[in-house]
Amino acid sequence: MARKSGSHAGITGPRVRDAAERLFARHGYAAVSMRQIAAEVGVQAGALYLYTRDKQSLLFDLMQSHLRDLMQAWQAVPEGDGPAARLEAFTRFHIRHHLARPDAVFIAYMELRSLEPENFKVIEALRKRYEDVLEEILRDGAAAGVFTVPDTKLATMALIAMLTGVNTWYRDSGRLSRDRVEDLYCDMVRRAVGA
Amino acid sequence: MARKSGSHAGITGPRVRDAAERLFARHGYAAVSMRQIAAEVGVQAGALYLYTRDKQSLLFDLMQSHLRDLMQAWQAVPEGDGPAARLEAFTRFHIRHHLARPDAVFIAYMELRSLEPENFKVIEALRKRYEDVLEEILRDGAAAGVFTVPDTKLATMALIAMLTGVNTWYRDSGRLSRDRVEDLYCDMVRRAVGA
DNA sequence: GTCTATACAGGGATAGAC
DNA sequence: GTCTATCCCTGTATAGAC
Repeated sequence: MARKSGSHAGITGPRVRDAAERLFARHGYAAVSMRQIAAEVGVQAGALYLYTRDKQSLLFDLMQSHLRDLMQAWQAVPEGDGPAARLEAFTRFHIRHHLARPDAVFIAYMELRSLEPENFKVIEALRKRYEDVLEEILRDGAAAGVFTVPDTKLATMALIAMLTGVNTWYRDSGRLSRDRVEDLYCDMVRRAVGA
Repeated sequence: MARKSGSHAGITGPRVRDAAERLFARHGYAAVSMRQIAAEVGVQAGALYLYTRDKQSLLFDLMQSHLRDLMQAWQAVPEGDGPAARLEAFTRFHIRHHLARPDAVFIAYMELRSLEPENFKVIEALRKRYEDVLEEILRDGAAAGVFTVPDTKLATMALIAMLTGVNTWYRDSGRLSRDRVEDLYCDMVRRAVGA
């Protein structure tokens, strides 16, 4: 790597975040050093502190941005007509959104325990808001008699775990296309809630 | 903690493993130091090396034992009569076995990336054998026409993710008993495969 | 805005006394 | 079988030169 000359105001910050995201996802927060992140960006370790207060803030900011993006992206999805359509929209949205940002998703699920208590509370609240989206769909469907869901909270957790699990095994080089995966999961979800 | 006197041949080894399991599950492999493990056991850090070759072996042994236990425990479950009964037996077994050892399960899922490449291969092979158990049940059911499963590999991954997810939210102090959780998941699984 | 240099704590692992 | 002492490395973070 050649040494950098001149300034990079405005672009080094995002590059620090990108490098941290990639490295945290690959090796885990605790296993990654500030020196490694700096090397990835092409600066010295000390320079990172111009862009982040400390390592913990780097993790917290990544997780918070990810969850805010997630909620914002969901709100941009057109409202479906009725519980069944909304459930299908949610399923497709969840899979597509998560497959598109595997590193951020991985960190959000694996590094909760690396958050300091106050940061943890904030992230948990954001995650809860997203789970509530699905739970409301299931509750509406059950109330309308179109779903058979004896326990909406349990079903919410079960379905989210199932959907998020796609990230652990899906590979673009594999047998199935993303669209095909979406279709198959939609089938399973629909049947699981008795729609 | 009072200082220990005398020898503890035969019991310190298991205590080291137990302490490592608890700490790795709570804080993550990379975040836990040998000194912390030693403190938990009540010995000095150097003494740990009488019971393990190094920190990596400690992790590998924990994961390998867990997966061997899992396979052995499954083999002790009575064979069900037909795919539907076998699927229910698997569902109940998986939930019960996993809820009973949350730390080992957590480590097995979260610390794959902390394994050195050769150890990783061994663990992945063991995990694959367990997934094959479910896949075979689904394939048999599909072949017999009692399940509607367009893609058995995908369904296997989806169901295992769903079932293992129980560990992330279930609390004994919560609303639902373990038996009730098993019942509800059995319903969802049965419906998901169109049984 | 980035560098070098450095402070200081803590890491894994080993040697040798008891 | 466990201890103390230690080696050597790496960690985060800061200070001050350029």
